[in-house]
Amino acid sequence: MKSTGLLVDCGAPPTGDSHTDCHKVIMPVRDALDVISGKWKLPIIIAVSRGHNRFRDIERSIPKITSKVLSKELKDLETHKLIRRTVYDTQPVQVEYTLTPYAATLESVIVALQQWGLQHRKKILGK
Amino acid sequence: MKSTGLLVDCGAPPTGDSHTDCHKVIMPVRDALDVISGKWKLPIIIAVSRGHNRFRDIERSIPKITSKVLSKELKDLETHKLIRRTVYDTQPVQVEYTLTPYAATLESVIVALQQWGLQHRKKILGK
DNA sequence: GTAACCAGTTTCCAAAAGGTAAGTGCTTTA
DNA sequence: TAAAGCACTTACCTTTTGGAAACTGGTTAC
Repeated sequence: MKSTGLLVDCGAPPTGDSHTDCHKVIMPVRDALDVISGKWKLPIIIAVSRGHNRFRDIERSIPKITSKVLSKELKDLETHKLIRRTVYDTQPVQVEYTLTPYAATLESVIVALQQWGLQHRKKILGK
Repeated sequence: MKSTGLLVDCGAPPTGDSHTDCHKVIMPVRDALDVISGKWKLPIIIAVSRGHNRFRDIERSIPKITSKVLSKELKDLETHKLIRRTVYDTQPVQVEYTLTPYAATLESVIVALQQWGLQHRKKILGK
């Protein structure tokens, strides 16, 4: 999903619509998806929140991610103020990724997705 | 996000990892994202749940969606047993899209995303 | 002194997602 | 009888996403 700005342009709601509450749900959901959808963003946030704070550590903790993709996604997450990148002036330099307090607000989203994903897997495997 | 099967192959978790609980979160989240991520799936589910049941009606209720994309996404959602397509044997044929009971289980995910999206928009617009 | 680790970047490419525009076959409305 | 609506499909194209592999420039461990 392309992010032209920081929020989604949903256009004007159709006029004369008897279901305008529909847009009151769709618009915020699209704003949220714009930030967190895609294959890697939430997995990265989860990994960092679980104590994987170094680049190679995050990379190893997320199956099949490549360094190129990780590098790009970390930059996106920084732009959205969800992850902070700290460089320590050591020899050699150490780089640490941490969640911002703002990222903690995603907890309920992650929990909802985790629980739905768990029951979905059970359903598909034919519990 | 490509869906080769119905569930994500996350590979084996790294061995000797002190943060294995990380995978217990990442895997179900990726299973869930595999079904619902992308720009249109949740907006379509929301629209249908709000009483937009005909093709053109859904199309009009979601800003900027095109009939090509809507057609494709509806098929995906049918495959995932989230939407049911019913054809009425009238002249001309009427087609109705409804949510399956299973789709109702996504309610908590939608609510979590809606609320996060709402506060995110407020934050970005500099409340 | 060479192999390995760190934190990435670069290049090249394929696949997936999404947009534009037009068209199809049917029916209903003005 | 022409215009418009319904439920789509098709062809073509651009953008986005993702993957493989090599490489950089440093440091540390053996």
